[in-house]
Amino acid sequence: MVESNFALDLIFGALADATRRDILKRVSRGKHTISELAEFYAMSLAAVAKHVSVLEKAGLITKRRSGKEKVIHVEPKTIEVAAAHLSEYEQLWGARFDALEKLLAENRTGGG
Amino acid sequence: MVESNFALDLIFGALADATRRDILKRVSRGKHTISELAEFYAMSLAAVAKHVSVLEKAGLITKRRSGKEKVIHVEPKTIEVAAAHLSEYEQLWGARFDALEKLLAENRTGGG
DNA sequence: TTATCATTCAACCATATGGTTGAATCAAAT
DNA sequence: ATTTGATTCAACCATATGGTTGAATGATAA
Repeated sequence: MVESNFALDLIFGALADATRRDILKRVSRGKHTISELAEFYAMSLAAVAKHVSVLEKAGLITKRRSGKEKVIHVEPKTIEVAAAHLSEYEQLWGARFDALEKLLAENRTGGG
Repeated sequence: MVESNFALDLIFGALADATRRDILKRVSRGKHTISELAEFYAMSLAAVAKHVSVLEKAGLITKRRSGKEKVIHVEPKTIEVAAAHLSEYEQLWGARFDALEKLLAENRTGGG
């Protein structure tokens, strides 16, 4: 019946745009205000503010007021939700190529 | 300057729809034809075919002709591209909460 | 209080997206 | 050669998305 999982719609939808991924990258490195962010892009401030709002609705970032400005923070938990979902596909497929699995195997057998 | 990275636009865009995520999940478990997949959803065959086409353009699945049918296969490498991208944000943020990092630390120190 | 800076809101526009139906193609079976 | 089954294509529709501009709001500084 396709459980709607609106959260994932918003998260992946937010990640589907290069400007928003770039904003998320900058914000992952450290806090920024909207107008600081806007300087990097060839579009209006309002357009950047909309992108930030999309990221916020997806739960990928939060805004905190600080004086006149609003400071954008990354919300790493939400990124992990998306990452966890992707690993579901890999688990279903039975791939388990990744380094984590390799290390787990090594740990189990005591190998190095 | 926001490197467009069209591939990621398509991958995350494809994942932003619940029907497509469900198709990807089913296909991750095993091969399916378009009309098999279509039985699960309350929409026309053509609509499902469009969703499959979006997944294909993103490189998340491939179609192979087999007689009259076309069989859909998952393309796990592409899922890993998306997963790797997500882990970039986490690395930028400096989080490294995950089990992989823990194990790496244990391996480095020889702990168990 | 007024001016200023940062952000948001509203209206608008063009294009993309997700769905429909009906016709067209492609491969196999009769 | 014709029929049947599976998929694709084309035209169409409604709504969402990504951008614009100009006005409104919020918070500080003068």
